[in-house]
Amino acid sequence: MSTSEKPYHHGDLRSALLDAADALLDQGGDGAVSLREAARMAGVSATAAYRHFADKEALLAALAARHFAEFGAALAGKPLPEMGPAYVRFALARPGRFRLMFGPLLRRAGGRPPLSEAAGAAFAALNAAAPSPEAALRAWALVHGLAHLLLDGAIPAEDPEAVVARLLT
Amino acid sequence: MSTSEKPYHHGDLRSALLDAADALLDQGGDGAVSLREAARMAGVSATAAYRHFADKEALLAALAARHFAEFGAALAGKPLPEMGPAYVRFALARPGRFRLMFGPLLRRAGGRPPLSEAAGAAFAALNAAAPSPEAALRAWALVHGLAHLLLDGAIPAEDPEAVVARLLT
DNA sequence: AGGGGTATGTTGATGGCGTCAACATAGACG
DNA sequence: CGTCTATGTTGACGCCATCAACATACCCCT
Repeated sequence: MSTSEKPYHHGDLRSALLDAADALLDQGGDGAVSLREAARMAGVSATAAYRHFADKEALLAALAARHFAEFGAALAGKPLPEMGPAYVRFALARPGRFRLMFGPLLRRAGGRPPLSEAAGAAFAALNAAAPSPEAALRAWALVHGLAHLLLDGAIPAEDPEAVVARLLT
Repeated sequence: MSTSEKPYHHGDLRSALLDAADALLDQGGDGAVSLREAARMAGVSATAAYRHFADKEALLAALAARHFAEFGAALAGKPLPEMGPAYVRFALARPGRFRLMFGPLLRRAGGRPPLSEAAGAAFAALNAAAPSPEAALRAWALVHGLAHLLLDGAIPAEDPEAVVARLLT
């Protein structure tokens, strides 16, 4: 109940497609998302998505924007010391979402308002809680890098939580 | 001149394919690499690659391993304070390689020797130069995160080098 | 109330991709 | 010199993203 109220035929194809793509993303990772499969799940024809998104990338960008909004809200509610672990925990729990949100899309959709604004808002939460912009950036980089390294298996960690606790002072 | 000396028909299809895939990777990013296109560039038929690689992922893993070897060697030659900036500079200069090397592949090819060993060797260089394992990990995460954030445009930086210099003390 | 216009969805096609099975060939090695 | 195996080719299958042409259902205006 945010952008589109009551579309014509389906009910709300736009968000149904986003939901389907999201399920694919969470289950099979980034490459497992296909327009055709999402359409199949939503019960519509293969090309129906083109009435709501210019192309596959536009769908993914909308999905990323949606997740950035959630993510930013979740972070904003927490005190500073909990932000880092929460960030890493999110990345490990939802690798697909994390990789989509902070991926090549972000740069390519740079000019576009929905995605870049949502991402900016999420970072604003961190910036507000840190003592200085420089400290915020440093903390962000540390946490973001840790998330990626754990996610990609670059750090052979038996217990990721332990690593996080040890490194994030 | 490492694994295969003088193959039968082509000359050295295996490395020709790796070179072609590398060119595609550097030019068009991760998704622009296709077995068929690489084969086309090497002047062979579409399915010739399957005599040298089990599937596309195996080719990419071999490519990543090759780059990890180079990367590790380049890092090992530098004194500690230069490692961070060199790391970030590499990521920004070769986004495709960087994303391939530290991507889902690393985790999926976990058991396989060539890739995971090459990656471990690269990290060993850092570990050797740092005062403690914990410090090494922290520095790695900071630098890795910074590289990713700059690469993905999450940090709207006019001059990435300046950001790097300011954050890496 | 009725009729045109537009937003929404479908069908069919095109070209690209990864991958498999069957076939061809060339170099190694007896 | 002949056979065996590594290498490469052809043809096919199913999947994908995307386009053009067509169909339909809802909205709004008269």
